[in-house]
Amino acid sequence: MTVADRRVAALDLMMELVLLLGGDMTQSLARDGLTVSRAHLLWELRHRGPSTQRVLADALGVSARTITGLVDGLATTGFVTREPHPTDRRATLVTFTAHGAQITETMERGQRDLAQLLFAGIPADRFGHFTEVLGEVMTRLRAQIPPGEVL
Amino acid sequence: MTVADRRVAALDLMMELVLLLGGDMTQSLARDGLTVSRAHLLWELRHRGPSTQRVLADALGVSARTITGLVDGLATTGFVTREPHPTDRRATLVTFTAHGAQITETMERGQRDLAQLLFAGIPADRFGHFTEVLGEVMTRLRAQIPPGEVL
DNA sequence: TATTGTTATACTCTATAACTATA
DNA sequence: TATAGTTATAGAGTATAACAATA
Repeated sequence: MTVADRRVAALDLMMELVLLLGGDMTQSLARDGLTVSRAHLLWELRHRGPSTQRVLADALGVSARTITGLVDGLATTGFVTREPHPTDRRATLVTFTAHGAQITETMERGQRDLAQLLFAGIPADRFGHFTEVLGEVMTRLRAQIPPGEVL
Repeated sequence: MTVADRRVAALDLMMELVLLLGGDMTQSLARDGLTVSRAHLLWELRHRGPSTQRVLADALGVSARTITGLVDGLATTGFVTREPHPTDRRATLVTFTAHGAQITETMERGQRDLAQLLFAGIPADRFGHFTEVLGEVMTRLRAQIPPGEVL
């Protein structure tokens, strides 16, 4: 196998990772009544606190219209509420319900569990090399993406 | 940073990879008039040759109805045609047009270019460790996914 | 009877454009 | 004028269920 072939094989492996990790996430979220996009919104909310829809649109890199739909769905299913903005009457603050906050914590725990499952028992030096190369690859990939894309 | 934290950080990095690689792919495919799902279908066609829609549905892990829609789109935009199955009059054989075959080759070249971009210049031993750990992680992930899921 | 692919219906995510209420 | 969010409209991907043609 040539060097080029080994590189393509590594990319194939990363692509398979994308598919498997994506599929696994989709299914596990569906069990909680969530989609990937809605979970992404909850994730941002977790890290930012109550936020306007405009802020969420920029954070997720989607249109304002899309956020309206996502918040509609999350409000109907009881994960968030729309609260009036204290000073700007045009804006709403998307805010967790108790259920939404609890589910988000559960997601965070699930993430820790998955990380243990995937990496536990790998010798520290090998794990270190792995994350270093992965970091380098990510740096190259970020440089490749037209700036101002996909938060 | 604890060991557990480092593992979560590595998983975060892989999640970012999923997002960036996915976004990059989506955009580059859009320039060719394709979506991720349609490209996935072309990819299977490339590796299997002319196939029935039933076979494609199983390969992509989606319903027969979804394949009808994907083939409709690809036929309208001139990537594939539906040809009669030589022996089973219920079935159709999805087949590349010249344009479809050419675009698929272009995609394959693009994949090689991306692999070079991401991995070129990384010392062989580090690259080797990286793919070994990645392979181990993939093995664990595959074991985790309920069997008979996401080809 | 079983299988292939379609039509019918529905939900989610996405976008642009036009519009309302507010800044 | 500019901004926040909505309604209107449209396209894509996904699913299940009912149905036609064929095996």
